[in-house]
Amino acid sequence: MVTAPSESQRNRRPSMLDVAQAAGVSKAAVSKVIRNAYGVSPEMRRKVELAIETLGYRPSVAARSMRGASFTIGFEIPQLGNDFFTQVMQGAADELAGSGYQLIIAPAMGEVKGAPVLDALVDRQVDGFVAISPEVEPEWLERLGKTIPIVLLGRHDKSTNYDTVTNDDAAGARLVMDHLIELGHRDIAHLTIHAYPQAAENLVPHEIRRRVYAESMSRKGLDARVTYSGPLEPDAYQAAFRLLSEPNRPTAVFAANDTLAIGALRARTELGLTAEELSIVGYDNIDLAAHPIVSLTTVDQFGRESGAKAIRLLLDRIQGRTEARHEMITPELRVRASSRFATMQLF
Amino acid sequence: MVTAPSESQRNRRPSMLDVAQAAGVSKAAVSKVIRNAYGVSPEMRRKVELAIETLGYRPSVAARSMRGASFTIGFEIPQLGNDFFTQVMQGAADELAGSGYQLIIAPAMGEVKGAPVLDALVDRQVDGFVAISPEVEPEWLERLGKTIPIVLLGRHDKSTNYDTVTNDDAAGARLVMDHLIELGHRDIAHLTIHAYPQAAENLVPHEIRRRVYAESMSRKGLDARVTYSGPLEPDAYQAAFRLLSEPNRPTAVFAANDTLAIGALRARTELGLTAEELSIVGYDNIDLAAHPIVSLTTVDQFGRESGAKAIRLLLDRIQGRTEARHEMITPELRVRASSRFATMQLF
DNA sequence: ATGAAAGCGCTAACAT
DNA sequence: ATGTTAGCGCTTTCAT
Repeated sequence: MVTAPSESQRNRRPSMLDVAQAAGVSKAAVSKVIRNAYGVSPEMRRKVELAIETLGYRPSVAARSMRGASFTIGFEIPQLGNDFFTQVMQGAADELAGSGYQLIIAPAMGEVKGAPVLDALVDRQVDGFVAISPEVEPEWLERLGKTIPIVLLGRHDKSTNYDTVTNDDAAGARLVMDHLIELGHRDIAHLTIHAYPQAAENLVPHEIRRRVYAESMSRKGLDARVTYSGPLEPDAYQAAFRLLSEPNRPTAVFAANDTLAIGALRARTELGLTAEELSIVGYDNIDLAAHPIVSLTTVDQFGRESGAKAIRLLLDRIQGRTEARHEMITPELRVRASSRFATMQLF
Repeated sequence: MVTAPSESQRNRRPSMLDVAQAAGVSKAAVSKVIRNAYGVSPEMRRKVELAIETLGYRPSVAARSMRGASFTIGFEIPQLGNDFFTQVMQGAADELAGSGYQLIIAPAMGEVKGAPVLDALVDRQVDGFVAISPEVEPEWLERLGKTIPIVLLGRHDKSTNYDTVTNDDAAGARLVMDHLIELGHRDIAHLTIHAYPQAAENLVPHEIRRRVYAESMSRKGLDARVTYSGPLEPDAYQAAFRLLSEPNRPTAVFAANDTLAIGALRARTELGLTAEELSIVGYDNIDLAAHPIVSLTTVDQFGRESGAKAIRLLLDRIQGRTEARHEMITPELRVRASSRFATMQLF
């Protein structure tokens, strides 16, 4: 599979030694100039900078980070193409701009999720990382957190070795359910993604939303209907299509995130149904939700802000903080055209 | 700005030496086991693997890449949140899955675009990178290409030191214009992003599309109307809103990419116009374009395929190929509901 | 203010 | 089959 790359007749990049020789000084001197360290004469600085310039020298991060920092921040996302994650990354990238740190994003590739990517990031000497990994085990993270600064997004565990930024998923889900019930809906289905094997312990956003859904339903004496699908829009479309094709289709769908809601919207449209016949509510408030052709009722969980907050916590930790911090963001309902009053039931 | 991270009381990761000592062997032996190199007895392998396991040892990529490869592929994107780029990344990520290489994505952050990020990638010892950087100068890339394998997406220059994967933008734009003219449109506006200062030399996709637009118009004796906006959907929305609010609004808009087209669609919807009154055609065929609530006529330029192809070329180059390869993808028109016959003109 | 030299964690060439 | 050793490019004492 992996074959060693041929370094054949490639031009070698100039090293610090090359610069030192070109400037007629020592490596240590060059290093000091680069790091703005104490004790360099203007004359020395001039010479060295000239040599750097003419040789087009750039320090090797790999070599540097063997001693100190790499000034690289990792960001793991479970999936490419989820607009909410994109929002979070935008917030992170903006927050990091001009900080001197470089952001690198590592998508969990293929079937392998979570931990391997985080390892890969750590192996690459990032100074810390932000992750959206509901699937990794807390114990594993606790251990890793002793080694490197970590901020986890969307996890409700109260860790001691890493920070978390979460959204109050229970409150958000309640906003949705209250909204739908107020609109008179009684047959509300929940569309969510397959549960992770180890998600049992109440820590994962989708799991919390599902539970609140179930509780809200049973409290009103209504029957819960949960439909599971894959995480992508086409998956949700198919699942929703099947659900809505059933003879006793629900009058409302609470989709556990906006990507799923968009899939449900496609199914609704293709089946010739309107918001009057089927309300759809999502979760995330992706940018597209506010688009008038979509106009999706959803829960705003402030993705950009979360991303920015995560970066701030991480930089803090990199600066030396060791006690864990756990920030919770309060979500808000955005009512739009995709949810309507329940129409007359025929029974 | 940048302060050195405190390495305070962090746990050090075990090094190869730790493993060697724990197993009672030499570092070289450990290295050989890790790399599956020739000459390790089953007994040795067992001991070493046990030590690795119990210590939780992971090799440092930084140290490794100082000698050989880092098995890391970089992917630069100019912008977070453009669905077409996401498509390309998905193609790349899928192609790379299981190859032993880790993909890291570096978004061009803040106002600084292009080159600095590529430098950052190279500094981090990637074994090669794919970039979507219309803004960097070819000469600069030619020089860098001598140092490291590079594949550029969407650039039409015939480089000798890096590969390119492009879409036939001229053909694609012609598909759009022919389509709109066939539908009877005569007042067609073009919505595109601000030209880059150095984009003059015909190499950049949007520039090519704009030129074909202008040529098509003048060939038919029609007046060209080009509106420029920023790259994001809200930018396009605003620009389109102004354009469509003019007394003599066009009957069709050719948006230079789908993100812009979605913005135009928002403006059209908010102004209460329908496809009958204003046709909109995009470029890219992002997934959303096929959604029935959007149903955007657009040009499919096979993003996932491009991403996959770029990775294949890159891995090739990493294996040793040195002659440049330039692959061109032929785009296809996808006619959907956003474009209609031009309605009666009042003049 | 400047430089020599040790060492970071690894690989690879060379012994044994 | 296994170990020794010399770097890779940098930072960091410690001399000068």
